[in-house]
Amino acid sequence: MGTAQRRPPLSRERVLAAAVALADRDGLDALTMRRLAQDLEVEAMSLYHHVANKEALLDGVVEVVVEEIVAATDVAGGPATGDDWRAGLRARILSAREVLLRHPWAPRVLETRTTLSPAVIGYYDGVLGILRAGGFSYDLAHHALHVLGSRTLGFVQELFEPDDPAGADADVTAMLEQLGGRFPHIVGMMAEVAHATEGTLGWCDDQFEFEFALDLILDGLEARRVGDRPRSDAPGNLDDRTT
Amino acid sequence: MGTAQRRPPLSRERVLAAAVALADRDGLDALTMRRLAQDLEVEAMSLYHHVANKEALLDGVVEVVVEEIVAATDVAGGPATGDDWRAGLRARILSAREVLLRHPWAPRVLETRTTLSPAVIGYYDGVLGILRAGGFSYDLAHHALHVLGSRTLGFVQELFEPDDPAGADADVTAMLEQLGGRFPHIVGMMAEVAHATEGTLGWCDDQFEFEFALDLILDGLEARRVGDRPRSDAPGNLDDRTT
DNA sequence: ACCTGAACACCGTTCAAGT
DNA sequence: ACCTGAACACCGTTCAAGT
Repeated sequence: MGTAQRRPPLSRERVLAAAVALADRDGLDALTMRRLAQDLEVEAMSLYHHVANKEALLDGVVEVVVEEIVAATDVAGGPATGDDWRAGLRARILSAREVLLRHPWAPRVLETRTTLSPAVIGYYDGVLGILRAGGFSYDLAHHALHVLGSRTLGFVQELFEPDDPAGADADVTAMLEQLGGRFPHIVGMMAEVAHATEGTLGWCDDQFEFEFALDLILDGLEARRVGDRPRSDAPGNLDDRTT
Repeated sequence: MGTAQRRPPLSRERVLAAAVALADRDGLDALTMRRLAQDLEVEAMSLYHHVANKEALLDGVVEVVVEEIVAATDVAGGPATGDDWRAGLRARILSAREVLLRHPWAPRVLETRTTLSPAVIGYYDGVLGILRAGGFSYDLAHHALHVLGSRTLGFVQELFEPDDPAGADADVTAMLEQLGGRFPHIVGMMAEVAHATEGTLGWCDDQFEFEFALDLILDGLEARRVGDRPRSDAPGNLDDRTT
């Protein structure tokens, strides 16, 4: 029973969910306080009772997406992946990537955050756990996070990602032909690579390139892990070092 | 001689140079058409005679920065680096990085461009040239560009780069203590790594991490280059492949 | 407690008008 | 040809007022 209210009361959760849906549907530029309010059939100023301001809204939106990633990666990798750090980390990162492909605007928001949300800290703690279980020192694990960079969360910053791949193709092709011999190597590469990947959309198979890079990095980390000093859980002996 | 005019006539070059200077001085958010005009002692609408709109302004600003990178890398790497692709590429990328450290806002603008500027294409053509001279196939060189990602231009997208390192340190420390045992690996890592890097500002030595990652990637590329098929300049034999 | 309307300070940009 | 002032459509946000 209960009377069917057409507009349930606003809440932080409802605001954030609507914000994610709006960005998914119309893109990040469409995510303004005013349009978000419109979607929720409310005045813009009502939103300020649930989020402090737009930055806080974006912080919340990141939380929602990262929680989705955590949920997906817990299924994929399991909480503890035992000794096979490489397979465990690989699976976790690739499943994070699947989530982010559903929210293509999310990386751009992620990059602009200035404070770490607990969800993100928790995610990185899990990644560190996998590395530690695999025998990495904290020092090497720390470097590993830097090398992986945004790949840890399943994305890389694609320089000049075209809005529409087909159009960009035409653009680039026209530009290259026009510019003749000025860029011989680019022209050569495109002639060869475009031919080889005939059938896929655009010049690059993004999923293939992502995994190629990920595997190259994991190989490099494995090589350095082998030379790494054994796992030390006792912080005491650190004091022996001279500053 | 010549009368000293206080306000030289506007030009695209003067507009772009002022835009770079404004962003360097006051940050990217301060780079608005109105404030840029103010710096140039002109009305905002005058700018539209020299750049089509704000997107075109940002395109131009990227051009200026990339040209600065090209000038720096030509000195550092030389136009042709011969056989030692690894040292040549490494020097080029590190000198690109030096330029970008002077324009910390530039990566964020670079990322939002949707069209490739000739300056960027030219830069990548040079990088490809180094790889080709080092014996890379176009196919592997293409993968190499993807693996290097934004590192090619001297930067990586730092997730959650704090505005002021010291403040962020305090924030994180307080947060971790407050959250107690919830993130054991993060806490462990920070205890160990912070101790080891005592004396540097913040948790990470960014330059060290950049070079660590770069070298790991270059190692991986070298290993794959050795197994790569020899350089083929004849596109004819590609036709032998089945799609 | 939660929501609203009017208002403010700021954007990018158009347009007709000035020199 | 180059620059300008007023205006428009949009932001995020404050504030006093409503229920």
